[in-house]
Amino acid sequence: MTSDTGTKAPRRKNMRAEEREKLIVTEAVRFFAESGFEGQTRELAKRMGVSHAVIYRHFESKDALIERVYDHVYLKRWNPEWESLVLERNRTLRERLTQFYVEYAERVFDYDWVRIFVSSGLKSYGLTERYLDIVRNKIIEPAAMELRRERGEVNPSAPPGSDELELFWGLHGAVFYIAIRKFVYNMPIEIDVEEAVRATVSNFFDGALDGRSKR
Amino acid sequence: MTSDTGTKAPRRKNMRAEEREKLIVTEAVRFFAESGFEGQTRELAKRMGVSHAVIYRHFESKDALIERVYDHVYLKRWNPEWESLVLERNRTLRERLTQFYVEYAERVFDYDWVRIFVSSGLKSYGLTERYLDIVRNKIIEPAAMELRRERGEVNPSAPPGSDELELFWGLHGAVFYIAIRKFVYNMPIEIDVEEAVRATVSNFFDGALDGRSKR
DNA sequence: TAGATAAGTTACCAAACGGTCACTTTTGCA
DNA sequence: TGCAAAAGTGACCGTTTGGTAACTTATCTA
Repeated sequence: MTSDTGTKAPRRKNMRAEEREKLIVTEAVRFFAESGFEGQTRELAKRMGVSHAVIYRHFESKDALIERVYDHVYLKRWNPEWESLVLERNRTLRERLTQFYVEYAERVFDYDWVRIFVSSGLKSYGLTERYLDIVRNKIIEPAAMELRRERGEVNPSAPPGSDELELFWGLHGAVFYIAIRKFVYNMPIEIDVEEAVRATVSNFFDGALDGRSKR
Repeated sequence: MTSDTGTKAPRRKNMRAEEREKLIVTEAVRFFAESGFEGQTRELAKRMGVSHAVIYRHFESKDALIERVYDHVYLKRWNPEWESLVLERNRTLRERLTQFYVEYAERVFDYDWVRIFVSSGLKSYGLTERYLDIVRNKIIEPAAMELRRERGEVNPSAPPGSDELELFWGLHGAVFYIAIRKFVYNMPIEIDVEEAVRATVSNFFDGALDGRSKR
């Protein structure tokens, strides 16, 4: 009826390949997050109101689609600036890590990401391993070295020991567990997520016995 | 061919119902831990060297079997003594929680338990929720109250605030994440698990800035 | 040792599943 | 406006899957 002069009128019945692919991936992310990778393509297609053959027009196989889902979920959410953030020596390590984990949580703590991450961990396509390699190389190890420095320990560039790494994996775990509780275990998290993250980092540095560790 | 009029041949060919059921459950625990609950009953049966119809002679349905797997994995591993352990006021809270988490890890941190726990969390049959209710009621909340006491805070029996609970969920997460890394993410954990648990609890109380937080 | 009963097997079913293909409809463009 | 290419459809295929039933074999007991 109205002119389709550049307005957003959904005039078209058929989508263009590119657009459809994007829509499929977007929809698949949510779908696989909910039902795991065993979820059927027919179900997924039904959600988009098309027949499941459409999926196979745009993707070679279900596995190929899953591959794309991985891409979309993981890779796009890593902020390279974090890598230098950890090394900003004009601020305390505590400040840096607080900022990192607050931002990290903001980007990564959502239903789709967390569930797909854990799901694929169980399936072990080797993807979580690769992701956690990044976390170790770019965050955990640098943080361990920075802590050593901040503590004023006389130490050359010897690589961090496994106990030093473990310390920061502990922090990482404590923070990430917030997300697991919320999105995997489905526990109601009363407290605001950012506040919880801040408190966790804070306690990591102060210790629980240090009087009030939060606000 | 020649008769294997077995001198050494396995005498009994048929198992008795009770024994077989146990064997199926045991085998199913490992099997579902590996392949998730979508794993096929035929595969499972093949592992035991029987046809898959055997499973359905002993269990009404696959779901019924899964139910039994839950029982076997979860419920049998909670040690009621832990509940009083947290309250032993003749020892520091730190000592109590160290002992608790060391013992907890010993019982619970194995391939089958951790993977089935996480798997069923994703599927949300409501089982993980029930389990974590126990953890909260018997460990997290009491610990929060004990800490309040230990800090010498003047406080009646007012229920712990969500920030106080969050603190101990953080500890719990840090500890449990060790298991997740090992059994879900498949990361090589170089450090001894018990040592890692001790270090985590230790750091929880001391804070990272407190010089050496580990031995 | 006979025969009842329990344990196990083979063959089968119906639904679900990933994937394909011939066909129809929509859409861009000469 | 006509038509070829692109997008979408429905019917179909072969395999997998949970589950069943009729049969065979092992085991217990009178």
